[in-house]
Amino acid sequence: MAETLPLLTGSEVADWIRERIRVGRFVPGQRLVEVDIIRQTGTSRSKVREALQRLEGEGLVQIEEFRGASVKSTSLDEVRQIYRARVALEGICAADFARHGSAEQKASLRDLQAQLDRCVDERSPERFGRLNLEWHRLVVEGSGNRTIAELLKRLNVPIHRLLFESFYDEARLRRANADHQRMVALFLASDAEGAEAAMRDHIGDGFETLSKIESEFYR
Amino acid sequence: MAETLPLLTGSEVADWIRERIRVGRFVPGQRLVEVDIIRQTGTSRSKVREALQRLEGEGLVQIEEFRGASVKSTSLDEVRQIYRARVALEGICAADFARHGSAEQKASLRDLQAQLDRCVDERSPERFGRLNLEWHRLVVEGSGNRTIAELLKRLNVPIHRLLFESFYDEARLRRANADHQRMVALFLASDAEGAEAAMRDHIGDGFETLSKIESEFYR
DNA sequence: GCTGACGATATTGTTGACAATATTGTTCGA
DNA sequence: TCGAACAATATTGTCAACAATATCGTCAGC
Repeated sequence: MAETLPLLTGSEVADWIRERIRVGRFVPGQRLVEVDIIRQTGTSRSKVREALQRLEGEGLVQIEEFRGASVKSTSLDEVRQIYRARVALEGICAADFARHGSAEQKASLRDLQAQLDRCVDERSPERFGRLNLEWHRLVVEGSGNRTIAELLKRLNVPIHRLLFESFYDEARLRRANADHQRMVALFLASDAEGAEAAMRDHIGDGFETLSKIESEFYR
Repeated sequence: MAETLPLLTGSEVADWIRERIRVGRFVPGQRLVEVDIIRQTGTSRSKVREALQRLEGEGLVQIEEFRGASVKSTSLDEVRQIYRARVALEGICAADFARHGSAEQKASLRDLQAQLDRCVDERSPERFGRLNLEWHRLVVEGSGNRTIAELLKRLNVPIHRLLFESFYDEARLRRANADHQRMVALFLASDAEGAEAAMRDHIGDGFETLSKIESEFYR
């Protein structure tokens, strides 16, 4: 259980905390006491404080004077806003990927799609969720826009667990996979407008599904 | 000249530095020496360090070990990426504003447009630039998406000065104002698709103009 | 004059102690 | 039993001293 790795820089501590928030080990509202993090990471207090300030700058935690840092909780309305931003940003990335993506990038997306297709038959939503993240990451990377890639990485942290939950609904999983298949074809055909429209529908549909899920996630 | 206001919290120091970067008082590449900022703000060193770490989290400055913080410079390609993100995000905001914006918000945008029209006749590009910022801010605010508003606020900091430069070209200024007029009409008519398309063209055109400007801005 | 080594200075990184505040626990009276 | 005042503890905020590193200037040797 002793996972006290000797972490070094403050930004690595921030990575450590961010990852634990992402996977749900630190839940919204939970207080992040400096001493606890020092014990678990083995770093010094200044590093931990530096990390927490960074994370507040990213909007992941909130810091109240003399009360310290806590994981910022995400309301349903904020999730909606995040999805609206995703619709816009990933839509543009889809168009740019269709236009300027290299043949190699499009080929590896097609290969990944084949793996996703197998997940559907094998009914493994957990694995589908992981590959789904990778699928979207490939499109964004293929668009060649690292600025947008960074924005999306941050936007996705608070909704990371939600992204998996929706795929336990098999109908949603099959619908998402059909979207992916159609988009891969559009990318290969370099149909930018079609790809963008399909991506926007796809992500919009994702939020529709999520907003119907009963979840203790929202505060 | 002694503007050494007694600033208090670390995040206020971050605001102070960010504003100076935004208006070009701190230029890209410039080193931000802790002692200098202490002298100019009157705060302590820990506050300054906290502020710099926050700003690195926002991507505005870069910190190298034992070499300190410096204002991150922005390449032309990064500007292109920022504009691509703006096209996506402000486009969505335009659509949402047209759909869900209140009558009051649309009316105040119309009033602001009247002021912009006067700027065109009076040939005051500086004032046009300021009102232009306000115009775009109103649309984003009217969309009701604070998450996107935050993203855009950060995206705009590195290109703040550029936003003014393009309006010294009168043809561009007149074209931009015509775009604004057309969009105001579309907002008032609640034409979401039209407003989004117009906003995307408008911002895309803005980048086209910028990329032609000879500028010492890029590194 | 040029180059590399060396030392002086400037700047940043780290640590620990102390102050300020919040949180929790306890006691006492009604 | 309940609640208010107070004390004890825990936690965070601040600061200053010290260590580590980079930068700059100097000088010897060629």
